Amino acid sequence: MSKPDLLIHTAFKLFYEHGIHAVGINTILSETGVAKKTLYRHFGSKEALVEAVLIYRDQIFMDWLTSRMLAAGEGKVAILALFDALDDWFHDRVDVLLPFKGCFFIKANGEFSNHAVNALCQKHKQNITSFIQANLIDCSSELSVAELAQSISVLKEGAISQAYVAGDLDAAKRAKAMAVTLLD
Amino acid sequence: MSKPDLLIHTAFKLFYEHGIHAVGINTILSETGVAKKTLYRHFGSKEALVEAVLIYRDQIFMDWLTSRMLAAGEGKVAILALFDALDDWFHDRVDVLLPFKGCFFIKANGEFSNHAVNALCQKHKQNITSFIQANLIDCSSELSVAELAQSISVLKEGAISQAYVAGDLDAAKRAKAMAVTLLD
DNA sequence: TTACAGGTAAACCGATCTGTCTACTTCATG
DNA sequence: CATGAAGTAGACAGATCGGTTTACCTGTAA
Repeated sequence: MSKPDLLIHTAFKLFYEHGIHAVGINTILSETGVAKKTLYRHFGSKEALVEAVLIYRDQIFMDWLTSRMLAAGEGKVAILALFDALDDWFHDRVDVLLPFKGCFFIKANGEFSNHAVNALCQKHKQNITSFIQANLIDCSSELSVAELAQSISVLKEGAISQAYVAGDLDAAKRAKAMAVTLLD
Repeated sequence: MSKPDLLIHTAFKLFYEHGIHAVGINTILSETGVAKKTLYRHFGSKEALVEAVLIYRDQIFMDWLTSRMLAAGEGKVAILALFDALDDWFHDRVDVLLPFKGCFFIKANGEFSNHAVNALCQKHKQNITSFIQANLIDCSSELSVAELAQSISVLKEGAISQAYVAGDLDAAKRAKAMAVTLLD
């Protein structure tokens, strides 16, 4: 693995577990064994590294989620596969996402205000909602697909928060059941 | 307002907006005009202040939410009032909660790991779910009231996150609609 | 009046933070 | 062989962090 990739991967792991402000540059350096000058050559600042980590996680998560949904099929089937995927995530059956510790973007968003980080987090959420919406175009419903996609997103966000903060690891199953009735 | 209350109130405002680790003790002191020694007489450490702030916010939030639900009535009516209350919160129509910046407990929980803060955040969420459950005891449903309360909690958590991170301020209305069908 | 609790102001401490700098090494490529 | 990019190691700088300490002030109650 290249030095930048190693730094991003390790930084994510530490940020995800302990929070961004709680993890210093020196911790990332000692964890990776990379020299400080190397880090600052590739990333001009800690903030630049944080943004790279957000982009990295967005790619990992979106690739995983979209492949899970596409593998299941189209339309309603794909939406239900989303909640099955979440259930696997909550129960640590998805190696590529690392052990479940909530949504990294919700956490990161909460540590900043009026910052580039917030924009990246919002964009990540919009990307997911857009993909959900794309899977709903041929779904029969009296609601507009845009609003339906946002309702599905509410269920998805609720499952993640409920699973993490309250420790309700079966939250995705509950969300799925509500999604079923919503899509009928 | 007493010095401890002033410190807690100001600390909450700053923590809520910028995050806990991002706000230093000195910022709270200069904002309040209180001497550092006074802060450390009442709170032995920053961590103690943080815990006091969490307890403070828990009381404010629970008092507001329970009064809104009790004022509406009992059973299903109270549950629907919960989502109307959230809608008011998201649109900054609730002075006592300060301008909406997401759920303080989700944010705080994300900044710590295996810490007293996490336990307090989880307890806050459990308190709300328990109160929801208490309003469901006479609700006709094939589901157990405990699981039904957790499903309602998923909708509530989802509305908050969706409103804050994605900026979907009407998320409470969507959650309410799903709650209606869930309770039928 | 005296004693004391609660408060301010500000210096101070050691630790840690992000970020820079110098000196040396390694290695691939022209 | 020479050159230059990419790397390590680690000292260093300046700021800020949480927290302690000293000196002084103020109001209240015995």
